[in-house]
Amino acid sequence: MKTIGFHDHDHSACVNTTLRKADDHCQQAGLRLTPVRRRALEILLAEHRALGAYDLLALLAEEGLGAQPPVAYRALDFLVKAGFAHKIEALNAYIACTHPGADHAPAFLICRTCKSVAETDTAPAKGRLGDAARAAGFAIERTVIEATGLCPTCRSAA
Amino acid sequence: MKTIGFHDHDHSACVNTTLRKADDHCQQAGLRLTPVRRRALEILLAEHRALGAYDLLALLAEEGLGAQPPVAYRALDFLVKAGFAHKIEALNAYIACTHPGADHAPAFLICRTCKSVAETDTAPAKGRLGDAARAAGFAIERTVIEATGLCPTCRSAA
DNA sequence: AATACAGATGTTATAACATATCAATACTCG
DNA sequence: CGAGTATTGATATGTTATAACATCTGTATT
Repeated sequence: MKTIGFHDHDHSACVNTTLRKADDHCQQAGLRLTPVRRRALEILLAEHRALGAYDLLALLAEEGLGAQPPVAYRALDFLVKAGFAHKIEALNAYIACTHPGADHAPAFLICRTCKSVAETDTAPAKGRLGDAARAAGFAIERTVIEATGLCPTCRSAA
Repeated sequence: MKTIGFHDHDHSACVNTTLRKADDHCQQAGLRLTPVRRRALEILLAEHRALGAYDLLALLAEEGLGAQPPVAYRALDFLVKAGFAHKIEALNAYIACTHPGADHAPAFLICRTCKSVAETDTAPAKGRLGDAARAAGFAIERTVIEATGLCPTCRSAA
């Protein structure tokens, strides 16, 4: 249960490492990390925060990689399905996965003032929710676990 | 941890009971359960499923209780803030609370085929998520916990 | 009763998020 | 190569949500 996202770190390194991992994964899985998709992932990784589909679209458009909403949504759908990004439902926004490849049920800590988002692991929570689901005869396929509040930095500022 | 929502029951009774509770609560808290707000709550309770703001608006409009989006969103905001309804982030829809008044951190089981939604309690999950948050120095103010999958009925049908 | 205030509502317009559809192109596998 | 599938390009539209401002209503105060 490691929490990432509220600390400084070397972005360019983590971006490049993750991009290479994505390349490998797609290679092996027979998926195509096309220019738009790859650049979309690179942008999400570099921004290191939740971006709206239209925010991403604006950045892609600057580079001539597509100017219409479907371009952004298709790229995001691909990245989410491939496990390279997640949708933050509470924000209607998208963020790069901080530990792709791992088979995980992510949870998010969302700061309401600086909008930073940290991804944490929540297998235990899913287990508990799973108990409730089993009792009800409900078969869980996907979970959304998001906490809104104040990050350490914004807490100090307040 | 009782799960409600996947069983038949007497709607009109539970609607009326809950409406009366809402009347009382507003009385005591100095809130105004105005006609639009009360009718909105009644509709959510009677439908017993997640309604989009525009679905609710259409029903309200039929009765001359307002025809513009802000009417629905204001009523929903009031109900959510007062604890009589919840927003289901994964659906961008709203549902009446099944145990209002209780100080609770709700979780939802959402059937992807029949769209039914069951509310369950999740203090344990919040506790776990709370551990992760404490470790990160994050102060949780609100949690969104939603599971999508198949309800018992739709599982049998499949 | 008149005044002033806060909360609620009416109304218009627009912002923000997301998808349907169909044509064109590119990749890939027999 | 040629058939079939995946991806992209482009236009239009659908869906969800809020900004902004005018008006009304109830309550408290004078």
